[in-house]
Amino acid sequence: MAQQEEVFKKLISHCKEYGFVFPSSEIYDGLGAVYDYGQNGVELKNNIKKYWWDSMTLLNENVVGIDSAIFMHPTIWKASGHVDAFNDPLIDNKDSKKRYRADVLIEEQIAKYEDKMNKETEKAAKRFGDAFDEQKFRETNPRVLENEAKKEALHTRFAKALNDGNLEELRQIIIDEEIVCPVSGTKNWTEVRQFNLMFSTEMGSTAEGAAKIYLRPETAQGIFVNFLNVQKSGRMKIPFGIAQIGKAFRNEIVARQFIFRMREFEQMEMQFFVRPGEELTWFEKWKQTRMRWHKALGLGDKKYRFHDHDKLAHYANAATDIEFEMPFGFKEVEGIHSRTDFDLSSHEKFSGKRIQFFDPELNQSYVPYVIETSIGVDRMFLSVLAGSYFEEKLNGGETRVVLKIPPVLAPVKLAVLPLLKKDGLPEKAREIMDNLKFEYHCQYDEKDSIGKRYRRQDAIGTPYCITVDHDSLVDNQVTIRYRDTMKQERVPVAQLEQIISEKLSMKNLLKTIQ
RNA sequence: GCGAAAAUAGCUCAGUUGGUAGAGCAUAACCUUGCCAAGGUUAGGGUCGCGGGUUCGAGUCCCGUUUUUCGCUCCA
Repeated sequence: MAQQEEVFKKLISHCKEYGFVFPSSEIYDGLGAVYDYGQNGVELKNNIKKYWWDSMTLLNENVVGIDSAIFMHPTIWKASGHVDAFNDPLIDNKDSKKRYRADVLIEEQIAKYEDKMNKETEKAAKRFGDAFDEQKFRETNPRVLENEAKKEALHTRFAKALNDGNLEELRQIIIDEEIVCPVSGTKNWTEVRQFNLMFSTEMGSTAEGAAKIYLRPETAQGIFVNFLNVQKSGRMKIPFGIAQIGKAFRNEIVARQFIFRMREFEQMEMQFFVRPGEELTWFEKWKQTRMRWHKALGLGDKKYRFHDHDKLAHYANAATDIEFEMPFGFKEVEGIHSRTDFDLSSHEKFSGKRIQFFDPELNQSYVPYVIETSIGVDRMFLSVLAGSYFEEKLNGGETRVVLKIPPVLAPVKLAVLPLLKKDGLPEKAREIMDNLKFEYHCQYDEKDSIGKRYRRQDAIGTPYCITVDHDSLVDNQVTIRYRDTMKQERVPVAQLEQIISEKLSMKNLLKTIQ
């Protein structure tokens, strides 16, 4: 583990040193958990987005894209549940320094009363054997009744406090119930504090007239509120999907692990609308499709796994994560959720608009069910880099650092290198590059020894280096040097474009996952 | 937010009991070599994270603060 942490640190340094990721506002000491993408990072990120976008919108004729605004009507976040669910009341124990969710502590206390009642009942059942009347026992036994009353009273008080958002009352409940910290065993609690995970700002020019609006904490709602627009204008029939790539914002209490959890991040989400009752079949289908998409990149099948959720979110009836083996363990990269009709129904309620689909085959209207595939672009970016980063011992004894990024995703596709910067080699190299630069991101480099230039390209993951030597001027052939194997191949300049295009073809990659 | 550790050049780090900053790599220029980072000459780059305090004098000691990493916690 310690060794893996070292690798992670090196990866972070590498990202900065080679223009992939910079800390935000670095010359002003940085801004917590916000990062900027550099000249190579933005290319890799754009390529990841293109791979996803094409796999969604080209391979599926019933999936279309949109790009909705970050600002949305504030009621949307009430309908989605974010205003309630993104507000966690937290309390700290001063002795153990542990932090807990106040509502969870109280719920556990409620469960304790429940436990006591059950234990009392079990004991009695053993004692009385077959003659035991459980219902009657529960209704008459004083100890059961006492706990029942306590449970009910607590539950009522708790629900009211939650509903009123009364944080002091939550704390008072914890004190009155004599709830202790499981670690320190003490009742030395801090105040209960509310952490709103949504960023808010004001819309409107005057201070009095300004309305509080939120920066979206997920892109999905932009899709749901446009369901009718897309369905009608695109003449879409169930089943169909809407895809979107965009920024989302969460005011995380603890945002850490480099770009894995940021306050400003980018999502690639696709909401797939299906008939009620068919959602679990589609859930399974998208689960497999999404895993194929990941594995097609060739970073290693063993680095991926599913993680099915036991505890489901308030809207879901099935959920799984696709996890990738990061240097700090298997971590969620993508979530696939069966969101039922929660979102569309909720928007029906809050907006007062009918959000349904008339299914001509069934001859009836219904609120569609939704399968969501939601992937973090930044996490995907991190997984690609983590899976590509290698330190290889070479024969000479030295180490080369190489990013074996899948060629389709590589920020720079080709480096064109004259062996010498004289004798007309630079001119020949420029000529070759001028022919390829319209289609591929190329770099020209004539400084330092050829070996040094290869290493520089290895460090940013350039899959192919094209070297022009003296013979090239005579026979019109160049050397292709491959990043992963370091092998070289002599090819005619005239065939270069075709050879390269075959290797860098998005089409060929997409074909493998169809 | 709590606890621990760290912060000196783009990177990795040195800097003695307090006496006004160095190295290697990297970058740029010129020369040399020419297929896997290793030659020569030269140059640029640091108010030592920031702000106070102690002191004749602070990179070094003390306090505060910011950022990062790790643990707790949280994670739609």
